[in-house]
Amino acid sequence: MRSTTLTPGARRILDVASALFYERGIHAVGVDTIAAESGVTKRTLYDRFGSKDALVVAYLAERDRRWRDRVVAALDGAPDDPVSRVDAVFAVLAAGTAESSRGCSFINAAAEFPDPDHPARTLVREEKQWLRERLVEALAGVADAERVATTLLLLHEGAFVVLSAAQDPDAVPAARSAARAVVQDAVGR
Amino acid sequence: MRSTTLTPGARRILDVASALFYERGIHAVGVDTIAAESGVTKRTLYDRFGSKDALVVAYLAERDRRWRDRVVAALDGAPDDPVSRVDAVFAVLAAGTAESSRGCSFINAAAEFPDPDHPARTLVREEKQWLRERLVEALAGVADAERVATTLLLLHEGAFVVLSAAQDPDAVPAARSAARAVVQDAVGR
DNA sequence: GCTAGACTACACAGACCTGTGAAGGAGGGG
DNA sequence: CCCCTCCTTCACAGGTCTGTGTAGTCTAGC
Repeated sequence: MRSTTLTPGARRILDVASALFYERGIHAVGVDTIAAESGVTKRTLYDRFGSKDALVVAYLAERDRRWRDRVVAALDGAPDDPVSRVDAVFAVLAAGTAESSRGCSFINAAAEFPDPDHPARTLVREEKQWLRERLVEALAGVADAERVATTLLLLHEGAFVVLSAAQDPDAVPAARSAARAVVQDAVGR
Repeated sequence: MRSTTLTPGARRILDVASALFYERGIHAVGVDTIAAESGVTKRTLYDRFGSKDALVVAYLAERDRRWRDRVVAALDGAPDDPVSRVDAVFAVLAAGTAESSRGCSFINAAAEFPDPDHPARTLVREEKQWLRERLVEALAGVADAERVATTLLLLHEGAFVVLSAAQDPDAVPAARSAARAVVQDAVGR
């Protein structure tokens, strides 16, 4: 399911599906709509992806990969101290949420798929777990890094929700500065 | 739409709809299923509630009312200091999430309804805003109460998400103790 | 030239969706 | 007794859902 192996039609399908799933919700978008908007027949869609479920997984997997790339790039470019490194993660959050107010595609997907064993849910778990591991790494040398990382993850995910569900535009900046305070406190102890 | 004005059939419909909407997601549950499970015909459902959308709003409104009642009761029973009062709010979160791992019905509903002007979304906004106001009140006398309340709301909502989407059973206890630390820090300054 | 892959067109299946129309039964209050 | 509310039964409209079957076209590479 690497992007380089996607045929041109499949590429268009995935692009269109990604936009529609994210903007309108997964259950709210039918395969007919996706096919039509991609300028492709339903037959092609099923030939490329096999099922709507598999298309949903491809959608989440791609968003996952792109978000991880952004986080990795931000961490690579950040000064090598815990405060800066954690702030880099929250800078990605700020940049990412500036593009849309629909929140986190993984959180939204989890809300739509109650079954914890659904492949989409596995992806969601892994994404959040991966982010938490990056936070623990960013806190290298800080006392109680595991506990602090959990607090930071709570602030990070809370920001997504308070922004998209509660529609508070201050959510992300507030989370970012709260995170900074938490790390500074943990470092200075 | 007060519960005392609901006819017996309507009461059953709303109970069944609440359980199904919460467990399976709103779009995933059809009115046929709700009517059948309530031992009622679709005709009755539409006579009582008018539309599925209105039933969804009734579902959220009732959950909202019940959650608020629990928070108010917990705050009433808590010692009159910021740490205890804030902890009471998080105790309700702990008790509420112990009952199910499907997370927050309002967050989930927001994920399913992209239109911010949908009546369900208005309810969601009001619920989170109300909770934030209770937190500000609980922080009476604390310096920078508004900012601290936002941080606490982020931890509160983050706990819902990290529990339900990331399925981390430690999310709520971690949020509760982080909240306690935040308040203690703000008080002791 | 031949073949394989990508894609089109389009009908169809079978289920499910929200919502309505018509007709009537049961029971209580005026 | 009559009316009102609540609720029932059942058919139906009009649409959407995921997914498949059949048949055929175009293009690139061997």
